[in-house]
Amino acid sequence: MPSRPLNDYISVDCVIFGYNGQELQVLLVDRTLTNNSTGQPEFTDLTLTGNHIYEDETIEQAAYRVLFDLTGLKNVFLDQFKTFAHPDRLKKENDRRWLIHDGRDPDKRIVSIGYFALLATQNITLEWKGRNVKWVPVSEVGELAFDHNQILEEALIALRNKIKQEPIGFELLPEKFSLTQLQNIYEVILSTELDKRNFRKKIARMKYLIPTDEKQTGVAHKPARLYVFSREVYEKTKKELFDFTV
Amino acid sequence: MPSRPLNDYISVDCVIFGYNGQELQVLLVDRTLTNNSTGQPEFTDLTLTGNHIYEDETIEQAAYRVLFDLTGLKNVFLDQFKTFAHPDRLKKENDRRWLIHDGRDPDKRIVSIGYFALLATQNITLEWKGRNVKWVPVSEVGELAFDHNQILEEALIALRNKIKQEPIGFELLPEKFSLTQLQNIYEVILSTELDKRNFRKKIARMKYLIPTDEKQTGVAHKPARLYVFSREVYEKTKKELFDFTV
DNA sequence: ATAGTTAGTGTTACTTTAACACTTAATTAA
DNA sequence: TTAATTAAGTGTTAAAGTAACACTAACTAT
Repeated sequence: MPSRPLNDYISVDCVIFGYNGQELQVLLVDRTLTNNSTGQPEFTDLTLTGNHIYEDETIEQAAYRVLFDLTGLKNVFLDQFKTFAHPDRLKKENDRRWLIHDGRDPDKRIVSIGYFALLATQNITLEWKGRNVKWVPVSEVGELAFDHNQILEEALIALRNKIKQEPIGFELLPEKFSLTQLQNIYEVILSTELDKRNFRKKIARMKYLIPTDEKQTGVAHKPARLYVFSREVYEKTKKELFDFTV
Repeated sequence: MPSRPLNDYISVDCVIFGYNGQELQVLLVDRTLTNNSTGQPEFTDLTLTGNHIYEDETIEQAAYRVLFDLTGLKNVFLDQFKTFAHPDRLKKENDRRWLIHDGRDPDKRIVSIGYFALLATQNITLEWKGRNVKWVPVSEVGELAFDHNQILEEALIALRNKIKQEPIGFELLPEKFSLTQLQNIYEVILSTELDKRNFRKKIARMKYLIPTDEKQTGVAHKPARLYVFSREVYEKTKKELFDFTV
């Protein structure tokens, strides 16, 4: 089990994206302080989730640990997208928000290795005891502490690039999902609208989306057929795509 | 100017790719030790180029500094592709190669932030005084020190992904280049063969490759027309490509 | 029963891709 | 000077993919 931090200066930050069937969300830690005498919040303060890397684990293991501690999930899509440094941290020494993180000296939190994770938010119960975490729609995220707005922005760029290249949309959905749900994922992430018939024709060419015999239940309209993603078929058929941009 | 290292544990490693008109190369540092009594090399040892991050610079500035110190070039294509850690470094304490790097304690060199750079190797004179650096064809790279084989492998993957999405091939060529040279870049990096006519038709659609009035000289065949890349036109026309993989 | 809602399905014009061979313009060798 | 050598440069066609477009089917709620 993890013991000592590898290094006080290095952490992983996880941009945990969730999808509730409507919109893309991100999991944030609320570090709002309440003034002891007035009972009013002294200031509100939100951050991404993150932690140190322990000396007996890889960076990736640290990122999975952060995820597991929060969600209890182990098989989550995770992608390292960029590493950030804060050489200008000294300029911020009067910014109170840099001084309370974890009670540690924030000056030491210099390098953060950014991961983004994808998960379906239904039937997830958040588990980080002693922390106040919540889902916030990406479109409604306000000012975050540290440079976390920048990290979130870069995570979104990485997510958009990734989804254009690999079929990762289903990672935001339950195991069985409808094609309309999948289409909505692409529309939300790429901020575009897609034609339903063309989308389904494209899917039909991909062999790794397998129709099941199940249908939606309890919906007040024609129930959609449910599909599953077959990683096995995907790995077999993904054969390098050699098209390129000159 | 850079002064103290930000942190002994963190470095940037630059995978510097070069193209000589024939094959893709990578710049390596030769740390071969010569035995004082016999005059024979005690062992050979190659690494990627890298250095610490200084406390008054960003990660990216550190990477540019490494590049500038070696090549004297400032406007080089540079892309941060992945960050690596070595939690298993203790297992390697009997491996001599981990003990001589820079004369520093190699145990401290734990996290390296990987960048890859692209440049044309003709008329580059290597400038890192006191270091023995050389170009090695990527296909002929043998065993490297530390985990540098892994870093190189990941850099190649990142380069292949990048060139499929953005026109960066010209970064490996002189300012003026022929279409055949550009095609060769794609063939070498993607390990494939491309049809000359189809390649040129694809280019014709892209407006940012501008023909000049100049031609090759001194070649024993029909001289090729030379082209330049227009970043200005590229930025105007790159408009999000919304095609995606389901 | 009917109103409301989302699922599911085909055709066509256009664009892109893939496969394929000969002529041109320079240098070098005879 | 002529011929040999080498890489540059160019067009057509069939197949596949993309984009644009509208109606019927199946379920729930009232």
